[in-house]
Amino acid sequence: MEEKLQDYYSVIFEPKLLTEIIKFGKFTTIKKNELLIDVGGKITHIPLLLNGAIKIVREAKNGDEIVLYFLERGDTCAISFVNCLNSNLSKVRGIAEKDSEVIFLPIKKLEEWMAKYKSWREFIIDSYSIRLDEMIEIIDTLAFMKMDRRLLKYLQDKVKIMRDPILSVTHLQIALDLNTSRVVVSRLLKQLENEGKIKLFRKKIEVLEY
DNA sequence: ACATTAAGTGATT
DNA sequence: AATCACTTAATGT
Repeated sequence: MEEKLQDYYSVIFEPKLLTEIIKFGKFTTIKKNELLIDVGGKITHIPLLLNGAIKIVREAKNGDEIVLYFLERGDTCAISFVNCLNSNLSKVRGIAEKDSEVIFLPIKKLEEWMAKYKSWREFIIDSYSIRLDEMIEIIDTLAFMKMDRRLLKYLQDKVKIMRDPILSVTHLQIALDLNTSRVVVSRLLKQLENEGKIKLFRKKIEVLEY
């Protein structure tokens, strides 16, 4: 755990903070599709991603859900950190998109570190502002982009996250992530294939442009 | 061989 | 873009 932490975070965190993280953080391995945080769940720890990817999903009361964004190595859910300073309930769901390694940090410590470490303050503020930018982008995507462009963006984002141009996803899963119907996804995918942007296989999609 | 799941299609709203 | 009602294709048992 320590080496991995050094690898990604020694540049941004001061040494004293790193030792505290090692001391108080709980290192965990998470398998694909495992649930990290559920809607309404109390948050006592904030994850710091060492590697892998987490899918953040918003769920409506009627069960509709939509993918907001992905967390990658070096990311943390600053939204939930700030969120949990007020209420301790999560407004989103986090699912492992692939096998991931995470350090869980207790919220109490995080608050303490805010006062103690400049690098930690900067880290939280930075990731909060990055997240906010992403949220704006999501609003644009949802409000102004047609399904076909949303779909392409989804695929391209996923390729970046998975670091593999060949995605193992079914049309149905995509439809659920985008909150649309499978039929629509199938048709649009075919359209994208005809445009030469992707190649379709059974349970697999190769993204040619990203 | 049969059942199940993934994907394709036409028609309708 | 969504839904319906199929069809076809691939996979699992």
